[in-house]
Amino acid sequence: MFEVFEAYLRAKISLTDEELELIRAAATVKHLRKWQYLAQAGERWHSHCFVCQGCLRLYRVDEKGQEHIISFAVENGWIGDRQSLLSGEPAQSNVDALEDSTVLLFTDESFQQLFRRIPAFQDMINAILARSFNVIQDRIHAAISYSAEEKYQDFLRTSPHLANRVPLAMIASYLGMTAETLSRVRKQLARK
Amino acid sequence: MFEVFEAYLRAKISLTDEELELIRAAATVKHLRKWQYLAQAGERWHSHCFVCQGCLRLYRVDEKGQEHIISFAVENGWIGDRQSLLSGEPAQSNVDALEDSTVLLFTDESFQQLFRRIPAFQDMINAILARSFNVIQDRIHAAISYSAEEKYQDFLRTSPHLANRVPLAMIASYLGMTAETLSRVRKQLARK
DNA sequence: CGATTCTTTGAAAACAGTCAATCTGTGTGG
DNA sequence: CCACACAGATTGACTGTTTTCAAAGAATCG
Repeated sequence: MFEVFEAYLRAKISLTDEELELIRAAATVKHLRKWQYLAQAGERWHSHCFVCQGCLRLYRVDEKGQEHIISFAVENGWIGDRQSLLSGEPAQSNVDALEDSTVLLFTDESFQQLFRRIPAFQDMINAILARSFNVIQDRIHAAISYSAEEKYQDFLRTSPHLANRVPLAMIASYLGMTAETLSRVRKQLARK
Repeated sequence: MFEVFEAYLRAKISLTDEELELIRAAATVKHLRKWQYLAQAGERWHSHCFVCQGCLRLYRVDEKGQEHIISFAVENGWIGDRQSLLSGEPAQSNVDALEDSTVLLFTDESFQQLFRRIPAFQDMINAILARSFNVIQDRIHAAISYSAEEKYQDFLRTSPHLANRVPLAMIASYLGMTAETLSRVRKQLARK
């Protein structure tokens, strides 16, 4: 399964065989079954997680017991509770698998070591962080600016690969509306 | 005005006088009057901007001409269109001053140079980026999970310094509701 | 003081949420 | 192979929240 990450790396930076080995040695492969937690709220989160295969979600549960999905990650995506990673505080979020999945885990320490030895790797990670910063900023814009219908259209535009892969109720949660509302929005759009 | 940034730096990392001079040399001080643009949608954005004094906002204007505020920045904050900075594409957002303000501008090139010469500076910036990533993630959670009243309470909790500094209509825009709704929410809360 | 901007209020309309029932498709066990 | 159970999706009626539009009241600045 490391090959997926290798291909991902090679597409972004050039590495010597030796450097690639360092990275491989730092990675832990983990298989997750559908619904299996990778992390639960209350625990500490120490890792960087790359998705080789499958689909995961990051979500929080509010006082009323409702789940709110912060983000999805599929193949070639990253996911995890940065908050907990950075602060050392227990995570507020849960991460679990929506399909049988395979992920690569890197402890934060091993990441820091890799950074020191392979500057290009650090540059890559920084670029990824910066890019995801933009994505998340677009998401805020969508959340505060759009109606339910517009939100769904924006979702279809930005995440077409998720629309038929993730249950409707979860997309609704991700967009901040109820499943019923999303179902009606969809019907509306189909009519057009 | 550089003193504000100097104090900010010294609180976070230790620097030699020489290093501090490098940073000072890279900075451009800019004074902005109330309502003055620092950046407009359509232009390219090349800089990193630190606020020494005053208050700025980052916002987008939608097709209907409505403004949606993505973020505020006051003293010791950073602001700018990362999207444009990173991609080189024209900015989708505007930045302007809500009060007479003073900011420090650093071109991205000079930032990269500083990174090479002062690793601690790069670490600091990376830490800031990571932290703001968390802030923005909390904001998403609030935007998709809370009712109008809850959003405002969350805002009071996370940004008490802004509540009496920024006009109500702008807070409403930031929270994704109309000024009328926020006014009513406030009245509701006052009653309690 | 007058002009302008910001905020509040009211009434009606649009929108989204809730609850309960039904429908659909999938997979399981008899 | 069928019947059944189950989860996910849809629909309807109703309720509650938020927006819209218009007007009136504060507050601020020259």
